[in-house]
Amino acid sequence: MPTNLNTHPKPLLFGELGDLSYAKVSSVEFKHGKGTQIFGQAEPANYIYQVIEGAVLSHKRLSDGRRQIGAFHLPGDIFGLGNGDFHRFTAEAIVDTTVRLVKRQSLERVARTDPAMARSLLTMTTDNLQHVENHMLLLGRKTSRERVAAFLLEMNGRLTAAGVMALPMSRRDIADYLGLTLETVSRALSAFQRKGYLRFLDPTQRHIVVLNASGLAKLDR
Amino acid sequence: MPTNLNTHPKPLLFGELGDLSYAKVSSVEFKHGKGTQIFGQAEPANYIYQVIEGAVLSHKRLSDGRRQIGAFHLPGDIFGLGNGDFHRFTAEAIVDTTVRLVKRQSLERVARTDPAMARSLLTMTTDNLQHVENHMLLLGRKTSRERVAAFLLEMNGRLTAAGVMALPMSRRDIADYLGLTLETVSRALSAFQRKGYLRFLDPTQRHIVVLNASGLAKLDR
DNA sequence: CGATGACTTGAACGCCATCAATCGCTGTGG
DNA sequence: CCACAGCGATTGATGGCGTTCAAGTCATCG
Repeated sequence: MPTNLNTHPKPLLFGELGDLSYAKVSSVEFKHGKGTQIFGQAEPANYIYQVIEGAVLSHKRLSDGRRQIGAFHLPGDIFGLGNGDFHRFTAEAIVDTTVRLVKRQSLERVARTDPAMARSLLTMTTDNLQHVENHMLLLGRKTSRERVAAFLLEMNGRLTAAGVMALPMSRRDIADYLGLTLETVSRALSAFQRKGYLRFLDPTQRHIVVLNASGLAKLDR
Repeated sequence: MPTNLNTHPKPLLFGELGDLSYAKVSSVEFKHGKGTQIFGQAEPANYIYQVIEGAVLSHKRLSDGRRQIGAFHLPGDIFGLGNGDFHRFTAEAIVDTTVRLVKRQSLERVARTDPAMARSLLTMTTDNLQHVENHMLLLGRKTSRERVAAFLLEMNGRLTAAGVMALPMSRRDIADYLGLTLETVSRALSAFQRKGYLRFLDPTQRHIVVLNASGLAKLDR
């Protein structure tokens, strides 16, 4: 549901593709409203995306609705990559989000002759793989407290500004990322607050200050 | 613990690298005894590997010993790839195994100038990623029966000969792959046998005939 | 205000883990 | 050749962690 659009004549993927900003690929910006789908599982993968502002989640579903979120994408992150011809996840905007998109074909065209681009695509895919591998250990073997602690540490590093972590996602989203229920996530967060590991700043409980990161790290490992 | 070795002057990665067998990379074969380590987590990743004969598992551990197996590698499979400079898994031979190994640097050297090699590395990494992403859904959201059914279907496709699936790995290995305990795996297998979905052929219970694959598929989804 | 949605908290349940006993096969040594 | 130790697997009994069901609070928005 693009609501706005803004073409750029030149180079423009940041982050991992920053080094390649000279590359002859063009990009377009789109805005997606909160809760809207950016692409669906099994759809043709014509573009790859970069979050400019906002937040995105990628998930898979079982036929009865159970959901597993594979990753949260925050500003600077690239997603929709490493797909073959079809997306293997569904991507949704968690909040109003601006993404930049690049035609997959144009990247591949460049990569066919430019080993630096090919290398960059490989690096991004490998980073992706690394994250997912670590998440597999979490999902397969960690306890609920360990999972929530790991989540907090991950997000604390990724979206803390001025000491405050402003979570864009709901408890349900967190739960579906961690392979838990939202109640279990809520209980773990409350327990951490009681232990003095963190503090909620607002009544909606999405602004958190981590007071004892090493305590959380010990709970994780 | 290489016990034998056999150099090849020419090309030699099969499977995904089959197309590139002309590439100027040399390979060496090693044998690893059952249960021995091929490489360890956080070791420098000097080689990538291909299973010639036998079976290998890749795993991560938590500090207290809990283990998550990320993949089983069967003949033809390539592993130890997509690492940066260090391995992110420990790899062990499940049974006596012959692997072919290729210097990572030599592949990267070729990839720097040969986009086909770069593309091939990317394809292998992406295939890897796809497997791990599906496994994440299994670990995060499937029930024990669904997990074991999915495992049987995966292995049935990969290592069945003459209708018989000969599992090289123990119940504990299966459990650590599926995020369960060995007892739960054993109970699920027994239940499937009672339902007539499969049959054990030998007293060690590692030779299995799947009698009703679609029944298992329904249990999975 | 009343409705709705996000979050927390409590109570009870259930799936899977844990603990434990047993069986069968393998290999080893007396 | 047999006794026995060791390992892998199955099966049973019990328990606990996380889920499920449910109630209640608070904020937002019509």
